[in-house]
Amino acid sequence: MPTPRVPLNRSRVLADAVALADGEGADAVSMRRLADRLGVVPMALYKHVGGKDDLVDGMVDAVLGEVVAARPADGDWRAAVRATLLSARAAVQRHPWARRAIETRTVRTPAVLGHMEAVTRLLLDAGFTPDLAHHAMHALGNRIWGFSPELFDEDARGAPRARTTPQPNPADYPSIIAVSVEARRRRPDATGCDEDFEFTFALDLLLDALDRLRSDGWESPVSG
Amino acid sequence: MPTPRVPLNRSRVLADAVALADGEGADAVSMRRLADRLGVVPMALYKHVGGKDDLVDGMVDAVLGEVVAARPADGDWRAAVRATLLSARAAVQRHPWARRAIETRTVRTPAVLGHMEAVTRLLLDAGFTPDLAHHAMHALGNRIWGFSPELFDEDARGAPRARTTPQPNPADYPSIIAVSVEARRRRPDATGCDEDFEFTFALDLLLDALDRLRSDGWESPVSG
DNA sequence: CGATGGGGTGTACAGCGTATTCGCCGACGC
DNA sequence: GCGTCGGCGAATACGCTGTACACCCCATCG
Repeated sequence: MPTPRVPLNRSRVLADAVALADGEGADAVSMRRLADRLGVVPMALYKHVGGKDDLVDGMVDAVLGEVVAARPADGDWRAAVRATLLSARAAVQRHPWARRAIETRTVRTPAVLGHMEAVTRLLLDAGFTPDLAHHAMHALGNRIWGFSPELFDEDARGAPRARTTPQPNPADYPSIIAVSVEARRRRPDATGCDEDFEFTFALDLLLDALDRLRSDGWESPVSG
Repeated sequence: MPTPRVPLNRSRVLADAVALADGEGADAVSMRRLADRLGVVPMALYKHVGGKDDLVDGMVDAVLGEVVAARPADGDWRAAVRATLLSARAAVQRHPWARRAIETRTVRTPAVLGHMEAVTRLLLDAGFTPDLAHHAMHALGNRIWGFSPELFDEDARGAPRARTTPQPNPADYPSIIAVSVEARRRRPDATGCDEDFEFTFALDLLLDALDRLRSDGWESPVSG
């Protein structure tokens, strides 16, 4: 008697997809390769996920499911939001493909909504009006998901790309050069920006500014 | 004598690709369909662009090339930065596919660098240290490119998607509900968030906070 | 005149997501 | 015990993608 036929299920498919992406990158996650990994024919996956998009939705859901929402202590809402977003950041950093995957998603799955709910709740409990809480969520932007956009490509990662675009001439960008010279002076050994610092820098800047609005009783201008 | 053979060139290819994306969406831009549009065989394009990635790089470059950088007036750096980023926003809004395209790019082409240079320059000229200017660029995040992430999908646009993910239960998200109820009360006719308002709200929040750091002579903590 | 080389052509390949059809097999009712 | 039903996996096939490779035409130039 060979293997006694353990049937597939949605969570095994998702777990393997996450493992595959973790190990070989997002591009490696194709229905065919994932099916191979599971010892199954590609079409079998469609009994458990709705399709490629639904699969990626599920993968993102799994990653965001790792986030632990902090509970506010001592009424310090900033610390709680900060800890929650840093937890999201940690989750996304454990799965490097997740950043790009999150950006491409349009539907909101339970874990994603759960995370947004947790952050919103912290704001409301801290005395934010629903109005200000709403704008605060938007202002935090991608930091809600634990990352900020890559402004300068750390090092041209990935295969070198054929280019016909004219190569930029550094002399045309004196201000960028000035900034990067200073950055290198401060961190001579670094290969790129200090993403952790940039993340918390912008986060704290926003949290402070939002706290000021909150305590001032800010509200939206009435339109029209 | 039929058409006297006007040869293709890179800018014609890029212009047609942009027009195709504008008219039929990013998914319509395939090498084959673009070649059809140009009355040419697919492989002919490879004499003018390095490949699909290089093509999209060029398309993004074209969009960001539409941005006009403001010159500071009356020493009001905030107004200048604001106007420049709103110009980027206008360009991206003219080409709805550009938002997603920008997020996927990893290389920095001349127009992209030119835009970053312009913003950086405004900061340096306003008295930002290179250090603070650097962090400011990161803090502004995607707003540099004229957009902020879509937090709530306005309306499930696009074809309905097969889903196996369990449907979320609204009762599990009371804080999100509270926020959206208030948002609807304020703008009863709206179908989604007021992205323009959210953009400028976060932008002004950041510009104000950054100005405070600037005039306080802020600098990075020394690490280690 | 012949050589050169850039630009367009034709063919081909490997990979993708997925619609459709079929067959196995275990569970259940009679 | 036996028929049937339903869920899960297997096979096959379609249309699409990006692009490597070889070829050929034709304008240009020495």
